[in-house]
Amino acid sequence: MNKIVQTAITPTREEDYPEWYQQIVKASDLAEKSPVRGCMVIKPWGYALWENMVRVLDEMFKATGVKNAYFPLFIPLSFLEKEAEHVEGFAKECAVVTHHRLEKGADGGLVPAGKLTEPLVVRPTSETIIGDSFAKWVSSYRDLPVLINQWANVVRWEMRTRTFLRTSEFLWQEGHTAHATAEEAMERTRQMLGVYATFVEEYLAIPVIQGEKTPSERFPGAVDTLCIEAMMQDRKALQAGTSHFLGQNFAKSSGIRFQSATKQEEYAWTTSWGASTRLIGGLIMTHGDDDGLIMPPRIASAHVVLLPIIRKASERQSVMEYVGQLADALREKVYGGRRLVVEIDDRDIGGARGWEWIKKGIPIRVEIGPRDIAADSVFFARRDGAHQEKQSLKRPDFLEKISEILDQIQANLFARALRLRKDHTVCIDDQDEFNRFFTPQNPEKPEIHGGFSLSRWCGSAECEAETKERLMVTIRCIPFEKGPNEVGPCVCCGRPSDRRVIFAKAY
RNA sequence: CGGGACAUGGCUCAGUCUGGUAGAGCACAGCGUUCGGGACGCUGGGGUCGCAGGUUCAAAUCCUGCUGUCCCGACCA
Repeated sequence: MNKIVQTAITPTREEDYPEWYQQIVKASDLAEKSPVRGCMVIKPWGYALWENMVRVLDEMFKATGVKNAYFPLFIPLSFLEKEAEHVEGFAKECAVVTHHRLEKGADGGLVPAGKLTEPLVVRPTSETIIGDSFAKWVSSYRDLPVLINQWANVVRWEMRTRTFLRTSEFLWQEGHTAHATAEEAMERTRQMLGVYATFVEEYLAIPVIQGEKTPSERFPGAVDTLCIEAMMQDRKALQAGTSHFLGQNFAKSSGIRFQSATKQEEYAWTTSWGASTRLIGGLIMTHGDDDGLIMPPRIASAHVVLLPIIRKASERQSVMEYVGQLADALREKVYGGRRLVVEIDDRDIGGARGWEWIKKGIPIRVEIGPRDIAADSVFFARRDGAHQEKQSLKRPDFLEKISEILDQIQANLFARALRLRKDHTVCIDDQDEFNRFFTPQNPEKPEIHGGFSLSRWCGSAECEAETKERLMVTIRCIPFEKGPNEVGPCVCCGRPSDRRVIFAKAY
């Protein structure tokens, strides 16, 4: 009977990280598999998290002058064909609509009928169709800049999917802007990357490194791609947001032209930038532990769960009344720009009830029983602490300190994640050491190993490709923040270089 | 798209080798006892064994094909 379970999630991160990820998604009630290949059902607990992300990001975008709009899900094939690199980049993963009607087939089933004259591509991204609109909207430099964002779903027919990290359909926002000068467009590209970095660090409590992609890792059709990279607990890198300077590539293919102040006809300079439901995957892999998810308070689906302890039926009414009043008082409080979200769970399912909320990652669990009511105090546990660590506060003190406690959790999660990244970020100059760093002890079932290596790179695509081929390690970014600039050998070919880049295995 | 593993109730799995009418634990529903860290008893509901063929008196079990899932690659947010 004494089944001793040490962790709520099996296996642990250490035992089998990919499997732990699958299990935590299930146990935390964020999402589940759908009948559709590669697509997920985002459940209310997960969607609330997304809604919070949307709300905060949307405000941040608007604060920079961006306005929302919506463009079609379907993109004419001919649009996609306009930009050569773009086609090449996305052609392999496009879902294509070819018919517009279903008819009864011979075997009683439905078969597509009514072939379209031009196939429609389900948007993998919207540069081309938004470019078409921009071309109509822009005729003079006075029309610029155009600053647009859309919240949408996109489809990329992936070969291998992982819930939240890579699904065939996902939710995201894509910002698209057009400017009169390259400088202004480049500035916007950087600005939006900064928005992502601020959002991910301050709300998701995920430390990121801002940098520039190498040419081989650029968005198809971009002149320059900027990104934020985060380290997950298995020490692999996750790209958490990207911002692209598209030069005049899409302006030329879509015909976004304007007359300048000096009466010259010029092509506009465009940018695009996006962040997706993948951020939820990043949040899970940054903060989750072997007991389940841990949600940073500022983005959490809910902040507090109240768990009434009812020993006798006769106590029920008084306990529930007290709990209801505490909930009301908490809901008056504003934290991180929104009112506290409080759940009350009075199900009679024993200790399993508390564990469910641990797995769901709610920041604070409160137990309210007759003893607490008698003392007018609140007995609570923080999700960022050990599950048996609980403290008691007088109710007025709890109400007064709740924001402070949530802030502590938020700060603690960020500090922990930053610590992990620091502990596994190294400067490697020697090639043998580099190889050892990225080679698992057990190649059959690789253990958690490696991390971020700040190593010199000569700048050649060959060295990049060779490293990827040999070790499955790629250059995640060329960080904006320059390290020590002394010249030394490229970690791959030995040619001199003063540029350190982040090498890592990636999602 | 290559290489491997797997597919039996909501979940985890047994049963497959050796063919003979579908099982367990957990979860779920009802009742009672419980409740401050993964409760217990009784009762009950729920599965055309991934799909399609084939062999056979008889298929979860043997054979063929397909589909899906997971892991490892290639590709990508």
